[in-house]
Amino acid sequence: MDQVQLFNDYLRCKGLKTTSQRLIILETFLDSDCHFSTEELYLKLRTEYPKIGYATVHRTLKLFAECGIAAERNFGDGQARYEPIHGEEHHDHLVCTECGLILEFEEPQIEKLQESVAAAHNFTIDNHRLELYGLCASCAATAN
Amino acid sequence: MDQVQLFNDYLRCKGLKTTSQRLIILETFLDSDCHFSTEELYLKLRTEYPKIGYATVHRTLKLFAECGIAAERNFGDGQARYEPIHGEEHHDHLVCTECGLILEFEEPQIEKLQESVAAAHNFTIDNHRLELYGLCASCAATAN
DNA sequence: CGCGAAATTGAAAACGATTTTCAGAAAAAT
DNA sequence: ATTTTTCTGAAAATCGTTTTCAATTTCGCG
Ligand SMILES: [Zn+2]
Ligand SMILES: [Zn+2]
Ligand SMILES: [Zn+2]
Ligand SMILES: [Zn+2]
Repeated sequence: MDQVQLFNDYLRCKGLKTTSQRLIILETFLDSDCHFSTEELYLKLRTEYPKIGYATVHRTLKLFAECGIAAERNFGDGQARYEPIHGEEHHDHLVCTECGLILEFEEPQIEKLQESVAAAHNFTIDNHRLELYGLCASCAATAN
Repeated sequence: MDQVQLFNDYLRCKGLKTTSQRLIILETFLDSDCHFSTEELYLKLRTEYPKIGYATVHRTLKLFAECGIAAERNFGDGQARYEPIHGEEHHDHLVCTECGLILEFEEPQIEKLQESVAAAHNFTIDNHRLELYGLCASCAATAN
């Protein structure tokens, strides 16, 4: 299903309202498919829509996460990030600690091993986070 | 090597001073081997040593992390946690989102797969975090 | 020992990201 | 159109963390 449709349905079923701000934020968020902090998205929006406030961006991103349009991430730089979920598979992240580059990966074998670890401890897993921090190829080259 | 010795050596080589507060905090930290937030350790210390301030606990935990006596963790509850490293192997965590129980595990196969993922993307890994969130056995039983 | 330079301490203030408040504006229901 | 409800944006509040600063403590040196 279309993301905008999905969002509108969510708003309706929760008794919330469709507003121009929410649609603008959604569009901008989906358009540039990356790992936005609230601040970053706010700044990007501000160039074209200076009237939209920070608080609205924040509240709207939370809404996206709530209705499954976005995933909240935290890469340890002290600010939450949100990325669009286009119905794709789950993925984990490689993060360059030098330049901030974020790569995504999927490793089914790791996912499977996580399950068996959880089972061995009688845990029921709801979700997990796996992040590999280090240097990307170009930062490693520059660093010598 | 003894942890206290290691700490004293670190202080000396950095031109820092050995103080009663630092030794008390270290002892308390090592004694109860768990994943302390600054607040938790501060409160625990306060019962026996009401004079020790929060800032000192905070600064001392940072020191521990610096010299390799402690590892800083973050389990997504909005506050940093520190756990003693007794020279053991690296481990990852299972976190119960209901009761806060934290279990530790090691899975060499996962570690190995992480390496190969990084290699495939030309990343050099410095460190990583893997946390599995869900319900522990007893919380799962209670929840029905 | 005691002195003095240098580091440490604790209370309070500053900080930065996030969240809430509130009065006016906008959207949906009637 | 009127009423009700939600939303918005600016500003304030919050929360964990970090810094400031004057008073205290440590420690090398005479
Ligand atoms: Zn995964
Ligand atoms: Zn991603
Ligand atoms: Zn690991
Ligand atoms: Zn641990």
